[in-house]
Amino acid sequence: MLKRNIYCGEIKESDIGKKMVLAGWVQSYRDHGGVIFIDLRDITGIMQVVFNPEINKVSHSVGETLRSEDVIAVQGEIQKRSEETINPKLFTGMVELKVNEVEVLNKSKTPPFEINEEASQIGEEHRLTYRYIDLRTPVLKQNMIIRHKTTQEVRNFLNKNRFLEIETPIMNKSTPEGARDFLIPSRLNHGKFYALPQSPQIFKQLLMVAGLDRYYQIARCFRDEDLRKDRQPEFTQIDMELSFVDETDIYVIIEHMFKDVIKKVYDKNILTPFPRMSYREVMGQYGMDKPDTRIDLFLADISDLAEKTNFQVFKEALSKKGIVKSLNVKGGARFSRKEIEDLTEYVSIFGAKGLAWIKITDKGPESLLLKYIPVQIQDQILKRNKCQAGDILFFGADNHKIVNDALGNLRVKVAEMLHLIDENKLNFLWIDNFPLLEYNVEEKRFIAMHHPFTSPKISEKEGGTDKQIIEALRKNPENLFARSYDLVLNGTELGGGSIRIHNKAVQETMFEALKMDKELYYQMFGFLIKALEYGAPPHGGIAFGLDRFIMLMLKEDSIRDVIAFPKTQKGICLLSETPAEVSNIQLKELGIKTVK
RNA sequence: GGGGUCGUAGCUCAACUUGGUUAGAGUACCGGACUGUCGAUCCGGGUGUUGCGGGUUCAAGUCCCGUCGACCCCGCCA
Repeated sequence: MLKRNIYCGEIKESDIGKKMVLAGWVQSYRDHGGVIFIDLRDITGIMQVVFNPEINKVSHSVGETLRSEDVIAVQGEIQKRSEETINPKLFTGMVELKVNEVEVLNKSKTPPFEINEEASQIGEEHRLTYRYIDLRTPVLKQNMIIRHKTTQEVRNFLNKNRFLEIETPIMNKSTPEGARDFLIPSRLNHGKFYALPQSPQIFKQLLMVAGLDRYYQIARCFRDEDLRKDRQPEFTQIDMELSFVDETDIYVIIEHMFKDVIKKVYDKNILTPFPRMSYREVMGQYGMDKPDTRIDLFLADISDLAEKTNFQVFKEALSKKGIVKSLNVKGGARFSRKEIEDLTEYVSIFGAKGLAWIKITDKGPESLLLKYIPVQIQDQILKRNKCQAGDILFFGADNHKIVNDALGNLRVKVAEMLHLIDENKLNFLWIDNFPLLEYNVEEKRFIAMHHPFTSPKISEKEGGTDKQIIEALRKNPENLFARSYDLVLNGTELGGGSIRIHNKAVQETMFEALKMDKELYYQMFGFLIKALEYGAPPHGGIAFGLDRFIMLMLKEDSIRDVIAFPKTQKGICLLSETPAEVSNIQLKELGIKTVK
């Protein structure tokens, strides 16, 4: 076999005159009857190779048979192209390889789609079925290379900052909190199951108790929940945990990490420190806890003013302890009736029963609502929303969740419609001061908003002593805040973490505040609680969705485009046809019976 | 679990609204010509279970019902 000694994309002018061997795939062929041109592709790029019957008749006749995606090796002299045949579109366009010898390493069937820049327009179902071909396309190939560089630079940064990369078990036990687990039946213990980790949470805390000081892992995580374009059943987190730190220490190191990685891999400069906002602030201004701060549109609470109107929708919402909020869309007065109708339908997804509006024109406000609102109240509403001619003011009146969901998502929707988003911006944002607990309607109890190992604090400003925290956990846990934080990038939640509980009594009281039986939480987490008794240092950590980060940096729409072998919305790998049935023998060994 | 979009040649799409005779185009592919192309060109060729099943009709790619699959969203998930 001809042995490759150079890559297509790495041939330099200094190689002219040398005999070289290239190997790769036939990207395209141009047969002129006499001379034949082949664009040869490998991981690095494309190189034109020329078959000329005057150089080697046998090779030329082989060249005539070559088709797309055949795998060949060619030996010949690198030659400078004549002035008029230089191709400026090709990185190697000033040279070509004059084929002396060719070896067909493997013929290819006609590929199911063409491998070029337009391949991303092909149906995804088809591309996933032939993923190994899809990955040959320039975009996907580049995404894989960038992903590699990203993880390497993350590792470089963390290694330099005294983090140890440590692997934690993939086979764990299932716990009730959080997402649904993927389960693995145990052959040696019939009726018992391992669970795949949703995150390495408890083990990384135990590594801190072990005194390993700083841990990280590029960790695969598994969640058996319904999929979205930014959610796969298995995904990768940059997971870390640090001892003897508070929130600020975490913020600083993470800001440095992103600054460093983004500079080195994506050659962009970002500003640090990242802005910080409290949960209360973002919910107020943006209606969601992952706001896209590239959009300069804001919600306002006008409940106090709505009270003074005669608009029944407002009055009714307020009488049911709801809220009335408004969203001023700059330049939105040009929305047509149809567009407003579509937006009304859009907010109905989130439970909104309607979408009231006031257009601000050169002649003043226009709306069917105006007759219900006294003029001085109108003025105050417009003033509070900083309305100007050309704007449109939308209203939401319902319970807090519906209003925030509707207007928060509407804000993003209209920003897209009006092209208000600067795609070149990278807007990071820390969110802190989350409530510790949130009420779960189905279970009729409070559950941890982040997770039950998160340190509580007694107010937004004040941490409180262990004693105060325990007291508050017993008396009014719903009023506590969490020492947790999320990092948002351009409206996508990149990751989150918290300062953990390292005191046994606090941890126990926390479980009790979640209305868990002592027997139950010891059965689930006893090993962690026990570890807290043996000199657990103060510690905290954070984890980031690696797939999401790369997706955002590459401006891809879906994390599927940055994962080599992703699954469909139904969790199926179309390439390998996973999941699949197993034999009765396997089931029997595992002590499992299936029902249809 | 629910709402929506889509499914026609290897691929991208048209024909669908208003049912009508032989389902078209580009590209890919196949055959031929051609010694400097690089989206090669020129000549010739349609390669199809209109996702699948059923129904309405003289007649269905088109209308109806069901089903399967992909995608987007709600719920779910941090």
